[in-house]
Amino acid sequence: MTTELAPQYDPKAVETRIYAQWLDARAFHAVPDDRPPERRFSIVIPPPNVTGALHLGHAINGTVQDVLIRYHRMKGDNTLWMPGTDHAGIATQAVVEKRLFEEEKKTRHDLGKQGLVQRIWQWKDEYQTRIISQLKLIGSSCDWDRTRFTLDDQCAGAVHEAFFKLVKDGLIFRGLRLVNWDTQLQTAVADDEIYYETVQGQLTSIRYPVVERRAGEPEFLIVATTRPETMLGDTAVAVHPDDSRYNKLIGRQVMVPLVGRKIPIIADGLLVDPKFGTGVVKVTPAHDPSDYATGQRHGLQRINLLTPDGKVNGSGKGTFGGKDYDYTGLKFATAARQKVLEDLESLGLIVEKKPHEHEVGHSDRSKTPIEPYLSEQWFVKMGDVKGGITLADGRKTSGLAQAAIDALRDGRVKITPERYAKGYIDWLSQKRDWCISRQLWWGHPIPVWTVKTDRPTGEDTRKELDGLKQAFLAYDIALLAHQSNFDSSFQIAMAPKTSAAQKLIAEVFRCYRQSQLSPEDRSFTTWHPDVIRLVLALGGVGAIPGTEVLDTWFSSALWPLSTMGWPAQGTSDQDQDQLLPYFYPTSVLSTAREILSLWVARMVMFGLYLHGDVPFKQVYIHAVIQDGQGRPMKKSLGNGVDPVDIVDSHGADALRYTLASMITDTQDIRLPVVKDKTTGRNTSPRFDAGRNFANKIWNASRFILSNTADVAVPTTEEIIALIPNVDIADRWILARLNYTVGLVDESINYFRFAPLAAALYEFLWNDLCDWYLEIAKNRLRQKDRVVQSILLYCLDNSLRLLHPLMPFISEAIWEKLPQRAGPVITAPFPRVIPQLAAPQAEGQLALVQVITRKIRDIRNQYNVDAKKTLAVTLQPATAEIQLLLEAGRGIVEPLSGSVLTIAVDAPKPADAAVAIVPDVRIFVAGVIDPEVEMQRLAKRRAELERFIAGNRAKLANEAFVSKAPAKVVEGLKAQLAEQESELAAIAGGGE
RNA sequence: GGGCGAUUAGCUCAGUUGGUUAGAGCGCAUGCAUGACACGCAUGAGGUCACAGGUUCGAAUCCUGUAUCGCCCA
Repeated sequence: MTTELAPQYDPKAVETRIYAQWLDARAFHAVPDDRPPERRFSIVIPPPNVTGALHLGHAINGTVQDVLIRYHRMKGDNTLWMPGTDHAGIATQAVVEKRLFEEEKKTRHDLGKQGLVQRIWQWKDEYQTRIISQLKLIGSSCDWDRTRFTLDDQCAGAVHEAFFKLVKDGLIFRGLRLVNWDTQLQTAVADDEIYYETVQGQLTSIRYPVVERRAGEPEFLIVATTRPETMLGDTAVAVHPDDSRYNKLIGRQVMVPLVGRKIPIIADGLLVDPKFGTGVVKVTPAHDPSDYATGQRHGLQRINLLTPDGKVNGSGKGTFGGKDYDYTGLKFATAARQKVLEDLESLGLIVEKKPHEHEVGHSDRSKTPIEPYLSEQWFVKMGDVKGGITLADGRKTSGLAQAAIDALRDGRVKITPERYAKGYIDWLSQKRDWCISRQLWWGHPIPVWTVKTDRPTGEDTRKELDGLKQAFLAYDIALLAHQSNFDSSFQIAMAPKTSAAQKLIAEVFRCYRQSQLSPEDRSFTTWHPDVIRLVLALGGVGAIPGTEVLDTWFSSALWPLSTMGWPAQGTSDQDQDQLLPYFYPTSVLSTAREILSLWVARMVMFGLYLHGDVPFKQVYIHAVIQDGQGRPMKKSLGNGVDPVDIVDSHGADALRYTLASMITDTQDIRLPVVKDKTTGRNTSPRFDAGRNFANKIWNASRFILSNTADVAVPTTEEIIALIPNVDIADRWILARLNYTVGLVDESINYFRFAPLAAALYEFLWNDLCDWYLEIAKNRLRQKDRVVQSILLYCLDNSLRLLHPLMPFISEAIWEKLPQRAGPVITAPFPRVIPQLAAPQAEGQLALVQVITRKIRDIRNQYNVDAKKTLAVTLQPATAEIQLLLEAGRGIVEPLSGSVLTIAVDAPKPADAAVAIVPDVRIFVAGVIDPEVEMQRLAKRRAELERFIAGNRAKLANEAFVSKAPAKVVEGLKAQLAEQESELAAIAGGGE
């Protein structure tokens, strides 16, 4: 008996080699073939941000997706896992800028656009490589040949196409809106990129003189504010319409101190809470969201005070009380605030200053306070539009958001767990327009050029524009022109009419995107001649490329389409061109809940609008990992666990198994985090469970393989043929295996990953190792062919069952199996075999197990030496039971270290310890210690008396007996009878 | 402020449509170098199922309320 396997599983010795083998075999690569749609399975990965390395959340999602992918691959489906990464616009630019400053004390302006963008590409290359290698380390079986990046040329093509179509359908517009402005990065940021911090501020009460005051009227209205500097932009003060203190003043005016502007006193019941403060509120529509809304309601003037870098612009000055005040150039929320307060103070206009705690929004990227900022931005119209819109499949719908709501409502998209559907619907139902422009350097340039006209718009410019459109037909480009609402200019988008034109436009934007040259400097030397021609033509008519980029989520929303090659239509023989019709819609999207609206909803929307079908049929929302105290894992808390460290210390399979075992239906997973004493890295003792399980699998396999040399792995047919010749243990383990196959199928199909891990564990550890291997040992010494065959059959099937969750160890052991045909990664997944079910054998073995345990218990209670063989008498209640016990003799004797005497009328040995199970009395001779035995029995007796009393009470209850189902009542009666008989036996000392 | 979730053994969690004595892993206790494994084996101890009401013959499970913690959206 030679064994090639080491006594401990060493993941490091196999993982790299096995992953390389899978790659060599091209086992992850999916190619469209003639399998029907129901035999195809595809997933697009939620592209990790190239901002940084992967964390445990990614490892969870990677495990979930890989389990699904490997399972379906083994099931025989044509299976594609599409990998890739996200350029993560603002986040990536911010980390690169931060590092630039930390390491070189330089800002982006020192490098210029071209220089910075080059740095970011370097960063991207570095992190994309790292992210992909991390995904490989945890075993992800992605189709790496198809790896995409949201900023690569193929994705850019999808972005342009989508943008053109939206413009053409009137679903993109430019608007002046209040946006969240990051004054350091100088860009608009999305709501989700803001976090709130409680700041100790000050509530200042300021006097505003009433204009043309009449007798009996107050000289001043007093307003309270935490942001006194914004008063420079006040365009009204508001009071509650029902507030008797002020409602006579409605329609009159106050003067804003310092700037000397006369502004109206308006009535607004929404903005003003008469009980808060003085009941008078200053209104600054350009600098506060609720003031902005008030301004909309009352048609107020909006005065922007801010420069993009957070200073006061030229509007921040005026004359008051014959004196000039000028705040231009001061930092808005700091220096200007200070100066405003000083000036008010010297004018005696401050009534009160008191400390005030309030929430201030900060940019998640630059960590600086957010300013509401009135600016022109691009938007996608989410709401209903007049006449509705037409989706790509020809269906009509009222608007983009509505299309995505309908898809969920009518079940084309399902969300698991279902409770998350509400959040998706609620968010979409707001139908808030989506701000898609960002004033960044890293991202997809907004594919729009601006043509300025010197004249007021009118017939002349109309003609000019028509000329322009004519000129571009020569390039097979249609121009979509929109007249600006804000100045004398047109915004034009170029819609390619042919694929050559499409390539040409894509190339233009590629040059901008990669900043091989900045568009400003106009040195085209390295550009393709066609590109130069087009850019010159645009320049010839005075068209200027925009400098803004698109919100990252715009390209993310296209991910299932762009990765599959959209807008290609599957018309060519090219492999890439065939993907979309073959694998779209994808089967499952697995992701975290916080991007359900920002990402998932938008993908559905674009999928329907641009391609006429949902991007995925099923959305699985996985739980979020937290530390042992229920806090999210955060860099700043230092409580994160690096999955690579766990692969290093415990192995990838241990990581995957442990994570899966924690994925229950709840929304959070707690993982106690500790510092590893030797490495100093964060880890968790929980991962030991996975490592121990892997080791158990390894050793069980080692044992089986070393005892089955020269035996072939039987087929299922051979095993079924063997059934008439097997004993109860054989029958039992086959039934357990078969049952486990069903559980595994069900668990994976319903995204129940903890039950999946538990099913594998229970079969392999509890059933196979603890019982069947121990039972088999004697028979193996006699080279029993039946037991050898069954062991190999169990091993073969176990490895297949394990593979989706624990791919490395299953493949490593599979290699050692005789007569295997190819690797386990492509082996067929086990199926439930009705002939293997054996409920009777399961019941029989349960009795054998409980008797074994009772004898072991007595052994332990009496401290019997392990080597001592005990004489045990079993007294079955019936002759049938006696036969059954005889069949189990070969199991009970070796496993309990006993020699059995089995007979219905066997006498009770003298001085025997007693145990009673249903239908069998057990006497263990020669160990009795009256004292200990008394205690054992007294304890059991007390228990029994309690149970019996409870059950008798229930059965005596007329209502229970008449209303409860007969099955329950019968069950209870049987149980009571057993309990009473056991009690009687104990009372009688087992006689 | 709105929505969602959690609260079960010392810790981390299961517990399918209400039904016989609420389970697992880790930890703990006792014993064990046993021809796969000490990353192991055997056995055991440990629970008023957050709290208060209600529905029901019967509640960890359903309903109402309270408390604590967390997440998402404003």
